Amino acid sequence: MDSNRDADRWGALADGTRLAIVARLADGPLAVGKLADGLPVSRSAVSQHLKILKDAGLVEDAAAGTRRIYRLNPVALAALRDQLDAFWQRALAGYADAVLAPTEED
Amino acid sequence: MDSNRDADRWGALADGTRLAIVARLADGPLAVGKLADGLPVSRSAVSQHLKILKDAGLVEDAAAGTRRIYRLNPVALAALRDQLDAFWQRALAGYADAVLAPTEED
DNA sequence: CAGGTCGGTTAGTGAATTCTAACGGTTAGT
DNA sequence: ACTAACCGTTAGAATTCACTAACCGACCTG
Repeated sequence: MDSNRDADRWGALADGTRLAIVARLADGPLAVGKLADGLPVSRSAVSQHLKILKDAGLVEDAAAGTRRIYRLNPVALAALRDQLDAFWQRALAGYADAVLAPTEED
Repeated sequence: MDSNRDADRWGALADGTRLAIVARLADGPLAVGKLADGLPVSRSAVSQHLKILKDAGLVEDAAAGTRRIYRLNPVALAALRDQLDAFWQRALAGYADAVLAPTEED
C-alpha cells in the first residue's frame, strides 16, 4: 500500500510548528532565520521541519547568497486538495446512498 | 493560537491506519468490525483511531442495534479542503510576486 | 435466564517524534 | 586573511504515539 507515503504528506502538515511554517510561507517566500524569528523554537528545529516539508515535496528551497529561501510548492498542495476533495465527494455520495437505501449489507 | 487545534485535524489524517479508515469510510458507512476486518490491526486499534477521528470531527457514529455505524463528516472534510485551498492560492500569489518583483524584503 | 456476538476502555510496552545544544561549512565584508 | 552572519547536521534526552491484551457492558437469540 502507498498509504504510508500519503500519510507522510499529511503528516507533514500534522505538526503545529510545521503548519505555522506553511502558513507563514503561504504569505510569501522566506529564509530560515526569518521563519525561526517568528516561531517559539530554535533555528535547528525549523531547519529540521523544513527538511521534512521538503522531503514531502511541499516546499522548495533556493540558495540566495548566504541565506536560503524557502517557498511552498502549489502543485503538492493541489494534490493534497484533490485527494481531500475525492474523499469529500465520495462521502457525500455515501450520505445520499444511506438516505435513499438504508439497508445494511452483511 | 489555535494552530494546535488545526494540527489535530491534520494529525487525524496523518496516520496510515487512520487514512485507510477514512478511505474505506469514503466508500460508505461501515461498522467497526468490518473496518477492522479489512485492516492489519485489531479492533481495539480501530476503535481508538475512530475515537480520534470522531474527536477531530471527521467522522460521526450512529448506534444500529448491537453494532455501531461510522461515516465521514463531509463538512469537516470541506473545512480542511478550504484551508488547503487558501494555502494553495496564497502560494500561487507568492509565486507570481516572486517572479514579478524578486526583491527581498527586510 | 444462559450463551454468544459486538463494541469501548484501560494498562502497559515498544517505537517514533520533537526539541535543544554544540559543531562544522559556506558566503560576504573589512 | 580575519571576522561575522547564516545555515545544515548530529547527538542525546524527554515527550508522544500506536499497538496488543484483557476486561466489562450492551444487545440479540434460544
